[in-house]
Amino acid sequence: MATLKELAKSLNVSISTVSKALNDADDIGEETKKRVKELAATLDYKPNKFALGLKTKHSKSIGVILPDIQNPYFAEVLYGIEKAALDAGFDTLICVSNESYQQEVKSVRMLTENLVDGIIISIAKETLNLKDFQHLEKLKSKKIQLVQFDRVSSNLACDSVQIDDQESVKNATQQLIDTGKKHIALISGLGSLNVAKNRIQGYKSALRENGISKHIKILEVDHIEKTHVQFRNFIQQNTFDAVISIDNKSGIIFQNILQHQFPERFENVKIISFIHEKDALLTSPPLNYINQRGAEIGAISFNLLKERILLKEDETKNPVHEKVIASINFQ
Amino acid sequence: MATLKELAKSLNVSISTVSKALNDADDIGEETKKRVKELAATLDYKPNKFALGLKTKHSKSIGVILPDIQNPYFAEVLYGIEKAALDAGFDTLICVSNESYQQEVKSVRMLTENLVDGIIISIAKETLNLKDFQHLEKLKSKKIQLVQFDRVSSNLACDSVQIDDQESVKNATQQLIDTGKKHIALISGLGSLNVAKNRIQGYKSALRENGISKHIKILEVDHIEKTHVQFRNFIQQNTFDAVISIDNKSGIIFQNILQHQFPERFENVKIISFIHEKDALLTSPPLNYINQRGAEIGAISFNLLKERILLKEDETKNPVHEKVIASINFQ
DNA sequence: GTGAAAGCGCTAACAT
DNA sequence: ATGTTAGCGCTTTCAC
Repeated sequence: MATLKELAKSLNVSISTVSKALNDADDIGEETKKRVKELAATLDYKPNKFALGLKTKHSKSIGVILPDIQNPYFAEVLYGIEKAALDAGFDTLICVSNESYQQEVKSVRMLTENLVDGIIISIAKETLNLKDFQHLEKLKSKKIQLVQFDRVSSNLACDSVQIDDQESVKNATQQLIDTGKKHIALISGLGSLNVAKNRIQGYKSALRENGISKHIKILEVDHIEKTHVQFRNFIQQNTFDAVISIDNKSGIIFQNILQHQFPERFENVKIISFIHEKDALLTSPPLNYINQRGAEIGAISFNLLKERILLKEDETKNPVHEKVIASINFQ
Repeated sequence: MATLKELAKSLNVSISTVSKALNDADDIGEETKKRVKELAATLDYKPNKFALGLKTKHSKSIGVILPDIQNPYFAEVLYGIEKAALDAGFDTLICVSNESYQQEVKSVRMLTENLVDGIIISIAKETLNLKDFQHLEKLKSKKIQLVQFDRVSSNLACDSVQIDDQESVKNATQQLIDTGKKHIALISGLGSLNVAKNRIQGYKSALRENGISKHIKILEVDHIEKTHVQFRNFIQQNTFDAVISIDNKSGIIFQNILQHQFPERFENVKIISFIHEKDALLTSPPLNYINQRGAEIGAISFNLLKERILLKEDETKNPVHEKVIASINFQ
């Protein structure tokens, strides 16, 4: 790897001249700049990240902490973040908490030791339950910027990006009602996450606004693995003409069971599910799905983070809370 | 962040004493070591990565390039790598090539600029088609170690880890035959990947060894999105009592179509699929699946890489090719 | 057993 | 317009 020293030697100038020329300092002659840049290009000079970081205290890198990389939604957000980061010249370090508090704490420490300029996080379920955010609060004193997305704690004074879950599900429900559906059931495998609360809220308020709140029917499944029996019982014991699944699995399973075990009822039931576009094709016919716009959320998150990182020491800015409304794709 | 300088000042010793004490150099007194380590612990001293890297030329980090993070298999391999790496004190930089050659080249450059000690890669489809591996060959001259897994090019002289696809599918097929199945069809959405060739080879040789090679029946689907019609036609036009899906989607779709549109035939057909454990539960009844042991493959890959990284300048070692045989989980 | 000093590659304040 | 110098935090050789 070429260094400034080597470039300087080849060109018979000093190291600082080379450095300044490459950084377009305006006290260097045009001619010199040109010569330096040309040589740098041919030798494929790249500044040494370690030297740069040591000097500037900035790594030009960010960390991302995801609860679950196997969830296609998070994978898509990650994609959005990485793309935006790469365009802006930032590297991305990725950590997976696997929904574990301990793992999340470790990830934060690892990223801190790597001197990332900022962190984008979607908080682990366990952390949200424990309500212990010290590891994240400490970041402020270390001047590491923080942006939350999706799973957000309001205890943290930082920018956040979220689907407007309530509004999105309200919209979806309204669209079902508009097509004549009246008995709309909701199924959730999300437990007590805020996400779940908001989505359920949206469902309820749509029914309420249409004067059919007596039809509210909610099925909570705990272990997605033991769902099959629960669903069969639910189908036997209830009437419904539409179903909204607010997690990323139950809709698929529900459709399969209904379709296979209750084919006569399947035809009249419209199912909408919070799944990824790609997974919508795992069933036949494909599921209607709620587009969670992961890539956009990722891009927005990164841009908020970048703004904070580039903010001067003395500037301030109040926390921003972005809300994105999901759209429904009827197949 | 505490530095050696600060520790030295507090303890009234020199910086080099502190450094040596923390590194357990044997020319430092036990008493001094103890004092230094204690203070370091209470101040939560962590060596500055930039300074360390600048000095030692080692980043204690590795890069991972995956073709597709949304594929649960790759996500699982990643999990195995990260865990092993973390245990060994290495950081992991993750890149996604999205099956694109250009993106892969960019990822390699990014990782190189970050001075990773080694790279673990599963090569993008496009790169394999183009057969252009220059970006990977260059790594050797930069002393960046390389390990390939899963999608492997034999043109590259480096360690590799793979499922023994042929043997695994041969095993699976044999197990179907052992339960009395004779008309076993194979469906593939993998195109011309080597993986596909080997898996098909295993299928064929099992049938051949059992003297039923006349029953070889292979369906190739190109765009997984347009599969539904192809499958219906195939089911109508062929007889079979078992199906092996060698990719991670078609088995699910196939079972759904067979089950829903041809219920009378479904009962007699055994389906085995190359899917992830978690996805096996997306159908009801759950699919039989071939356990690809992603986490193990990840761990093995990292350990091979680590050995290379820790190899002294003058030591050499011939490339190792690890083969892992998949197991079949009948539900 | 401990310390002083050089140097990794870079930037930036300060000469010239 | 260009060069000199100090220093970021660390390791390591050499001297005491």
